[in-house]
Amino acid sequence: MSNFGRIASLRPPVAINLAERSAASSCGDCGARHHGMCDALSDEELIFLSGAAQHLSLPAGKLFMEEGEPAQYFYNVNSGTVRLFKALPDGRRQITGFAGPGHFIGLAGEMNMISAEAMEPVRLCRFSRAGLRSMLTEFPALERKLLDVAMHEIVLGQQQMLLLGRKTALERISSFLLSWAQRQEICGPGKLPRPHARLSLPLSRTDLADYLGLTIETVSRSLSHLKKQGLIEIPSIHEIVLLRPQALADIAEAAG
Amino acid sequence: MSNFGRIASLRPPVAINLAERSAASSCGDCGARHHGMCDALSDEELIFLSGAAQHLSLPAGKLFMEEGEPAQYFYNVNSGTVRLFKALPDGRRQITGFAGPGHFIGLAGEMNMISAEAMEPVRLCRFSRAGLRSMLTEFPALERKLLDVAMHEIVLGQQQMLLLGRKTALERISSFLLSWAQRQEICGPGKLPRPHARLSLPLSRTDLADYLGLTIETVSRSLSHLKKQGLIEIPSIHEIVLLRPQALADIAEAAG
DNA sequence: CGTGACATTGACTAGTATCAACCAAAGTGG
DNA sequence: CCACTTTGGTTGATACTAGTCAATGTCACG
Repeated sequence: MSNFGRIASLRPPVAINLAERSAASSCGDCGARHHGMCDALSDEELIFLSGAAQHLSLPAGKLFMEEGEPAQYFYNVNSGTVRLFKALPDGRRQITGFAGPGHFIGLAGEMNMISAEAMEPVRLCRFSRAGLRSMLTEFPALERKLLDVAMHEIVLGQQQMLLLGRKTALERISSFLLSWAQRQEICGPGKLPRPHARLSLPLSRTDLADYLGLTIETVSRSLSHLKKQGLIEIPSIHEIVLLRPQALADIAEAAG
Repeated sequence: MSNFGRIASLRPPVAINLAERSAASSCGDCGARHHGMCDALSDEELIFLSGAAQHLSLPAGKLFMEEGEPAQYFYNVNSGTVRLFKALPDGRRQITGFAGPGHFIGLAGEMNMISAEAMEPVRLCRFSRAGLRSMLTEFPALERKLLDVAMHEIVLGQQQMLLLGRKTALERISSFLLSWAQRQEICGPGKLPRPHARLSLPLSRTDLADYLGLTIETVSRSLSHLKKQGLIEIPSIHEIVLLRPQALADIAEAAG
């Protein structure tokens, strides 16, 4: 709201130079500055925060958090996309969500309850768990923000349970396309994208399958089916045009 | 700097006697006094809190929160069990979780994102959403507690997504039985119950099916199968004896 | 131009849903 | 008190969705 100004004039007592440099180079102009956690903080708070963070750059494919390992850190995504997943010993995998700029990773418990992997080159802020605790005490606004984010996470989880437990393959794909459009802010929450809206889809078919509880073959067939029906177009593997969003919505919610 | 303290205190000087009486009769000796939200508060805080709450008793089967309705209240369960679910227009239903003593219901958004129904006779504390906001400002410990609870909720949701997206019917049933044992505190978190542990199962087969993303027939068949294999016993519809928990765990996590 | 990774399409199979019969326990009413 | 109904659960036969296995296609890259 009022946080667009430069940070120069507001100074915390300690570690200023390092923190300020860090904040200037990595926080103030960060892609996530007005998303998620950081959006809940003022510029001066951010400078302080920045001192507690380590800034990491990871290559695509990097597994940086693994289910069952001791939980040492928590992360805030700056840029790129991360997949969160659980796996069974025989290799079956369920992606439980995707984390983009401003999203948190690794808040729960003494152990990591989930694995996290960069899908593209990713930049992250990393905090120690102890650091998180003191941050929460230091900045109560942060706690409120975290609670909001967690609530939203729960809602998304419930929607996904409905999808995984009760929807058919075609319904899953249709639901996914619409929710992904919302995620990309192509349309407002609860609204349909306009006809012919173009979606960029950084996921592989394997990711899609593991997110929707299907196989890649079924994903492929379902997409082909929607294409044949004239509801979507697939100009390239990572792009989908939603020709008739309303028709997709009808399938997604089994209306009519 | 932050909005901490901006919401005016609603401490009503006159209503204290009423509140105190209410706390004594309904909070201090409440079944949920040392669970969930209430466990985060001191006795005197609880007295205050009690003034903001309405105490409700609902019969089994009562639908008291409906997906899509404006979110007016939030609830804290005192006794009994509540099922939370989402449904599709054609009647398909997915139960996303169960709320027992100390659990919260209805924290997210302007609309209810989920429906809630009493499974047995249930006692609840009901708060207005405005009341919740002021409570959070008044008792920061509450916010921390809520965050903890929300985190746990997210972890459970992720486990359920793995179950719904990737496990077979037999694996789902086995997983469920073990997680239900943990819920009933028959064994510590992450531990197996002892052989021959007895589980009380207030759910109908329909609830079980809608929770596990199966049909009642498949639930029934899977239970029969486990019985035939000698892994469980079913002395009555609402009781199950876990004869060989380790074998169940092997199935649940597809080990071996 | 060949190679390898990823995606699509086809043929067949398996696991779960569906449809239907049967069963047991718990009311309900004459 | 006992037939009758209702409700919820189990078991069986069959159908169908999605999974598996395999061949083919496409595209990026050396």
